[in-house]
Amino acid sequence: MPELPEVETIKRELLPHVKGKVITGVEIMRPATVRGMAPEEFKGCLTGRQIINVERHGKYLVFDLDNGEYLAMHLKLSGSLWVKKSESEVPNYIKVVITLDDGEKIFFRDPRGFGRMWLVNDVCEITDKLGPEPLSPDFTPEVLAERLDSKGAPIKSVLIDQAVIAGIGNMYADEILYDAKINPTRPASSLSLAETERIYKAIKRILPQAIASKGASVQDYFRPSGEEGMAQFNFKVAHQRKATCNCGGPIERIVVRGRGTYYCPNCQK
DNA sequence: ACCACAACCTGGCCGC
DNA sequence: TGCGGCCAGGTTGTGG
Repeated sequence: MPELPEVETIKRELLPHVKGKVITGVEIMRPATVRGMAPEEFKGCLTGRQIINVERHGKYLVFDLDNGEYLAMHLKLSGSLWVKKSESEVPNYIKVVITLDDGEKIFFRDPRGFGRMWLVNDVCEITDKLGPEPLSPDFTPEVLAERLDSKGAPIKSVLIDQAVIAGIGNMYADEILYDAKINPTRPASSLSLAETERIYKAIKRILPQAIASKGASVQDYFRPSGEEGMAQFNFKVAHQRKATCNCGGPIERIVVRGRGTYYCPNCQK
């Protein structure tokens, strides 16, 4: 499912196809995917707009339009964006199609139907809800320590709180905590400075490594080309049902604040 | 301010 | 083998 590395990969691979292109048509197969306005109004607002840039904010994908507005998307659990010339090249479950002036089409594919897109006047409407970008130079061990210090909730659920840090979801939180050798149930505020620094280093290692592997194709994530990512082959615990850790002990699955959580009880005491 | 939980959705898994 | 039931997952909204 798309988290920061997957959305970042989509952004990078989509950009050369859409930058500077003009939207010539919008088809909406599933009206509920478009939020905030009626489908016809949404089509009217987008048609004729030039795409200036594509940004990622946390797990949100944002298209900068030439009239100063933004087309925002959230892929949620199963969304992906495919760039093809025609529908026949794309699997089913297409909810929205955006046609560009060079004949290419952006297909919003979303089997589960949780994904959303909407227009915003100011990108702050999205970024105001989000904590710092973990791959930004501004994100330092001190920033992380300060943001964890006041949270009594389990570190696992704090790491996936988008208001604390933007972009980390269920599977990368498990990988980060395994890398840092921290038990996912530990209260965030109970972590020592050394432990927080281990988490910091794990974030700065795991996320770029996953981006380098073009994201993790578990469930319904695909790249805009339709290809799969490879990051899941580096996973040590996430989604590793009935697997064995390098230490020889079993990877276990527990539920933390309602989220399935994989970890090694031996390595993450 | 904090936490818990339902709702959204459907493919895939589990148990019978 | 086939069928029904139910779970996962990010975010929002509601209620305690």
